[in-house]
Amino acid sequence: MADGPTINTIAERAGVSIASVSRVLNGLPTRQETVRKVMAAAEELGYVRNAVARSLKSRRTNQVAFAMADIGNPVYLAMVRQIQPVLKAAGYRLVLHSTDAIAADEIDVLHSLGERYVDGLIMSPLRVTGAHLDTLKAARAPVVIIGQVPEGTRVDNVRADSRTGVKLALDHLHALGRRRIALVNGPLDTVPGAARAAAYAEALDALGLPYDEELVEIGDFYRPDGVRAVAALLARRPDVDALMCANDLIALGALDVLRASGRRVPGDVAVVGMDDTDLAAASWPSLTSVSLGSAERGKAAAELLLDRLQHGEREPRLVTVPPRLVVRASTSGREPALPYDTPQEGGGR
Amino acid sequence: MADGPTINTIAERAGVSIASVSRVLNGLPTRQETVRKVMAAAEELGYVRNAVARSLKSRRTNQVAFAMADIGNPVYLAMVRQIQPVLKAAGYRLVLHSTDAIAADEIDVLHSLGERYVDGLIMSPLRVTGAHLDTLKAARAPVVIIGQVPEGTRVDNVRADSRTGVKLALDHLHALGRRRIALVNGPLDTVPGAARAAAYAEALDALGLPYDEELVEIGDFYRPDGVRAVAALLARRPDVDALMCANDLIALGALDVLRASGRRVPGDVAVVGMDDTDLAAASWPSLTSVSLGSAERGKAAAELLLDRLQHGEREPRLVTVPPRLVVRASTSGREPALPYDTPQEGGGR
DNA sequence: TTGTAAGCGTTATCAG
DNA sequence: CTGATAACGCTTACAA
Repeated sequence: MADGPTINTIAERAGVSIASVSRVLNGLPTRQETVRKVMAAAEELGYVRNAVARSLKSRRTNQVAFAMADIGNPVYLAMVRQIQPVLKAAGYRLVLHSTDAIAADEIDVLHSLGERYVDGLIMSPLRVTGAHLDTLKAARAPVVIIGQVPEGTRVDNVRADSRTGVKLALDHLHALGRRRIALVNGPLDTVPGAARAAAYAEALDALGLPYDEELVEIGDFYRPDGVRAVAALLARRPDVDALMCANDLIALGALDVLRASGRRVPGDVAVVGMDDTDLAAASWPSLTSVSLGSAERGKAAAELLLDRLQHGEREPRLVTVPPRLVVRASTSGREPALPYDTPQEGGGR
Repeated sequence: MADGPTINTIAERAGVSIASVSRVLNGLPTRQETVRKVMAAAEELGYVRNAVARSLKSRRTNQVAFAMADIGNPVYLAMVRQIQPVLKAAGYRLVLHSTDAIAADEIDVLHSLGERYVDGLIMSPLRVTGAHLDTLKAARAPVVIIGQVPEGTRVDNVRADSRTGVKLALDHLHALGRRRIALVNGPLDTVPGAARAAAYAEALDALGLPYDEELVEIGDFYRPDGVRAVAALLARRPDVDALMCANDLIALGALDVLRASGRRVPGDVAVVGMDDTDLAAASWPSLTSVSLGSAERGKAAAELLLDRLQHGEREPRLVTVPPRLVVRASTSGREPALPYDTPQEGGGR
């Protein structure tokens, strides 16, 4: 772990100036003989370019940050999995920030762009406050936001379409003959919670079904919350015949309760999850789920940022990723044949 | 995105030298009046310290890298989830590398430490070759290896104990009265694959059970491989009464096949997975699994690295994390009561 | 083609 | 207490 050699060390050793060393190292036109000497010296010394000094001069770090609420969340994980290879291919490193959905932390990250330790940022905030927008406007590096932002916000933006997603699910359930379709939602003061509530009402309306307050239950976005919410729902409306759950974890909790109450899925109650995480394919019965394209959103965000990094100023872009309904046994009653093609779920060595 | 202010900008504005600005910014003894002027100027200009210039001078980046095969793998994910907060609390940023288990990529990462863009590295290689060890020896920054390394390798090291882990599982199955316990393993040329094969033989021996080649099946570490392997196993030995699977994904595949073949779990065949990922709690029946402490290993690695970063040279340390058997329905037949306490599985908003 | 020297934004030394 | 000034390691005019 001795101090590494610098271009000075090489210059001495090769008997040339540091400028020549730099030129050779950067492939600029140089006399053959000099190239040879420099390369030899670099080789012998095990020289490696100092990225920090380079960055100071070039004003580029070749690093990009991704800030999300929690890396343990399968949705963000799916994003990271796509973002990483795109950046890597373009020669960028990925710096990860986990903000625990704390607004102050998110704003900190935006602010810290001023430190110039990254060339750009991809951020997926759970709520977007005025403070977010102010800091965003003053951000010292390009930012891509994944998620809803107020109309007119001048920023590259990637969105899911949970409105259409919920509609896909409700249409599917309706086509299966379900008429008492409940919504098991997360908190309404989050962007996704609010979006799903609105979409549910809208989709019901389009189907000509009445909106019934008793069929809506709200908890948090985790499995035990799903258990509680669905237990309450069943007590209130034992005749419910379908559950639209705001994410897969809630849906897993729903499956638990339905099983415990002796109901068959989908015979008595059909269940749809959301996000189409790995858990949906792992559960039994396997879970029909609305994919909001987390992977695609991650990829799109990375590409948007790279484009901005390469082309500088341009009009902000909006990419909306279409949702997709992945039908599995919790609504169709049919498990996939064996041996099936599971999508790569990530290894487990 | 205009060029940010530097200490020069502030110095001009405040009518002092850059040295004074630096002193104020670093809290060194300075006259009150000067402090005031500098702070005011910094405030007005929205000054933020340039991390790159700082690093060049201080020779510290406050960044640490974590290199793993694939962030999508739940095992590495569990590590990242622990590593991140430990580093964050100590003021370090996390740079993520995904090497796809390609040795050349891993060696690249080790080599790139010479670029000095991070202060240290945590690495979890799937196989450790001679080239790894050579590069490791010459590494220009502290490294912590998660996983087995040859005896005598002078490096901070964190290990799982899959030997004991397999033994825990087999003892459990034996206590339940199972006597024809199969091993569904991954490739033998990986470190975990080899370790599990050896541990299986050893544990059988300790129990006084014969080693039966027909009860061992090898595939890869994914769910479809589990499906294939267990189908072959059942065809050969329909009397098998327990499956020790080398990871949870394989075990999920096993559950699929058993279900399709009309066997009850655990009535006819008990199943144990390994790694205790989120999927184990999500499956039905829920999966008994051997936790190899991925989370703890991640945490230990981060702490080891931080200690080395703070205290410099010292003897390399070895931390071995004990395994833990998490008993669920696939062996006990009992699902947890509702509403249960699920460990935080990561959200899903 | 090559070397000298300036500068990227900080920190730190050393006189005043 | 403060201000010049020299690094940190690299890139890049500009001159030779």
